Amino acid sequence: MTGERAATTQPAGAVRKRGGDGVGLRDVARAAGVSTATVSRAINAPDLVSAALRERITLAIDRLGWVPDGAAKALATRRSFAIGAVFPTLATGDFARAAAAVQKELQGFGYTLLLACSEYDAEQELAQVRKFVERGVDGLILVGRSHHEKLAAFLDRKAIPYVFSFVHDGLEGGVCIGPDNRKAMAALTNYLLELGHRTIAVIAQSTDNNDRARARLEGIRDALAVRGLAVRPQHMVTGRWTIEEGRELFRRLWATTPRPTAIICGNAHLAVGAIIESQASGVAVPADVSIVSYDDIDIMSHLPATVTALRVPGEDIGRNAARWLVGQVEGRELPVQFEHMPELLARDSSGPPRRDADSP
Amino acid sequence: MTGERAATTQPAGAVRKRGGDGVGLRDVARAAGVSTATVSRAINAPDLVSAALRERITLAIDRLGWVPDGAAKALATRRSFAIGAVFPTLATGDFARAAAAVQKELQGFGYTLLLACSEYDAEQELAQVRKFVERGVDGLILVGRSHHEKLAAFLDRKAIPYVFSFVHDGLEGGVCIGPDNRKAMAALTNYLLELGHRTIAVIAQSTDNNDRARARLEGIRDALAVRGLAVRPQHMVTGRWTIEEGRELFRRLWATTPRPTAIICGNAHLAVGAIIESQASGVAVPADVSIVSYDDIDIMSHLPATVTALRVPGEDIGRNAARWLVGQVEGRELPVQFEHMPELLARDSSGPPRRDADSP
DNA sequence: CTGAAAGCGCTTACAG
DNA sequence: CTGAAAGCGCTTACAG
Repeated sequence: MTGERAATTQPAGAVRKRGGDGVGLRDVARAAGVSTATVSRAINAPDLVSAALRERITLAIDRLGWVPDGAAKALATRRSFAIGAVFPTLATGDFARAAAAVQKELQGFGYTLLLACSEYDAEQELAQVRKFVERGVDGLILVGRSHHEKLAAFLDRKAIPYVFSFVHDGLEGGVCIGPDNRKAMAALTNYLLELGHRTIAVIAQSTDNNDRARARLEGIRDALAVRGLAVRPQHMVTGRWTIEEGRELFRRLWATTPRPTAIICGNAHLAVGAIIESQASGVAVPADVSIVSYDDIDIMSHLPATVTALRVPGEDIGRNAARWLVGQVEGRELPVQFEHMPELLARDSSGPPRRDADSP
Repeated sequence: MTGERAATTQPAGAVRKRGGDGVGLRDVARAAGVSTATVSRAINAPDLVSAALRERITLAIDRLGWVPDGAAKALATRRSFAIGAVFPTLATGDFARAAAAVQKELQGFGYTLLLACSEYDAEQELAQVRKFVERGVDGLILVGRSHHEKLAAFLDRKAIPYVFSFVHDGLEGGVCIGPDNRKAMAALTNYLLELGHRTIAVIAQSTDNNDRARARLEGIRDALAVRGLAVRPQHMVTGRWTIEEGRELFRRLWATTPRPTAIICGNAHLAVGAIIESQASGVAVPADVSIVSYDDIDIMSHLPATVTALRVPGEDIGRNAARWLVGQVEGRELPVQFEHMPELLARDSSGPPRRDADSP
């Protein structure tokens, strides 16, 4: 370390006013005996610089330990190579994994990720987006389709590309990358219907500021309506995303009449809670009741009754959203998958209803 | 939306060369009939501007929809109000929660979070830190104490403050905010020793590029050595962080002679795997074997045998790390807690060893 | 292939 | 309290 520091050849008094080691492009140019323009070119367009100068410049950069100033670069080029992402939360594994995938993909393209969590609050999301725009992000990744009413207009005016992730409806107005929540949930519901279930309950995720959760409920209604069925009021309960809530809501559902023969859970934690509570209450799954989940997490494959779930490919979604955005920013044609149909993983927790149960 | 767009009073031809709506500080100044200096002051030091002008300026800003240019601001002030954080991964809940807490705390101070995942790779981490420095971050949050050998020298030379999170040893060289991993794990081991265990096995987390995992193993050795004990070679197995691995490693341990009476797991997922496999194998917990975990996750309170665990306060750690950094950057004295002793949550999965078991 | 110079959009002593 | 002007550290036509 001491050696490292001593190796920095730096004329006394060269220290600039504020922070850092004060090594600038100018110092590199001087050390290499060229103009700043040439140094700039040697980095950004090496082809335009003769091999000899290029080498001298590279050497000077190494010797001085110059780190380019991103702010100056951004100001001069009007490009930041930064992308902002606002997730509702990182407390659920899917968004955390998506965030990591976004960062990784962006890094591959030379971009940096700015991250914020809106906590499902549209006002806060708007404020965070504004901040990101102030920071000069080249693009934005948002989750879901419904946002503050001013959001789209603001971004459009600023001409900043953005993408809605974790959704894919057929609607106009905005690029979506993710599952068709409604269609996916309809498919999961149909799966239960085909098993013979007719009395289906729902442990829904709160739809507050969550258009995806809303779409999923519609998907359930769609599939049921085709057969002239619907979820009874007492069979529709709502939680957020803790195991504890899943347990409590299962208990509540199990106390209803008629008893449901199947329960659809709006997210993984609610489903895990429901499964665990069923076990704890001596309710046999799937003999007494089938339990299925929107979204799949690790533990689901390891519970005594493994959980039938729709696997939402969060990493793929994150990766594709990042790639699409880079394509937009750079005017490139990058291959992007827009719709990500969740895979239905049929496991232990679902089966046909009891013979006697479903003829109430 | 259309209304919104139409409301933007913008003289034709005023559009600037590249991107956005081209509204700059200059336009605001012109519209308000003041100099750019006054507009700047009205925002950054309102006290210096007369009420009358302040109002005219605020109005002009609203009307034009001006968004300040962060790059220009950063260039002029040499401050970015951005903090970089490099986590090993976001796949584990603790880091994800910490990241969210960091972002939230920073936001309260007006800072933005730049995020990257190093995937436990020191080279990659260094590259990510360099990128962050190029972007002009005002400070950096890293995880653990051991990093690329060039990292500290680089940051010191650039005079960028940084903090090591999720660690707190007594050593010199760097500010640490987190648990003392060694001490914490020694405490967990002592807890088992006091219950009477003498044949203790370890499902360790890989120590590749992970000084915290290393410290934890030392903590176990410390506590055992005090009683002249040690972990037998066949009782020391290593995984990463999946439930699957935890299950397999439990099986492997259970096949050893002598059988351990207690198992310490290096992270939550390994512990959940071990618990689940014990159940699946008909091994009674804690009657046949006690299982304890470093780190606590939601599911642990809900498994048939709830899991005794050390609760690492990831959110507190993230919040304090962020606050300390802001204090450094702004030369403020913010209250910061450096050591975060994990809480030992004694639950079902630990108890005294069987009478007959521990006299091999 | 290279350099001199203007400019990116802000902030901030300095002078009044 | 306010303005004219220099400067932050880069990039990029333009001219040679």
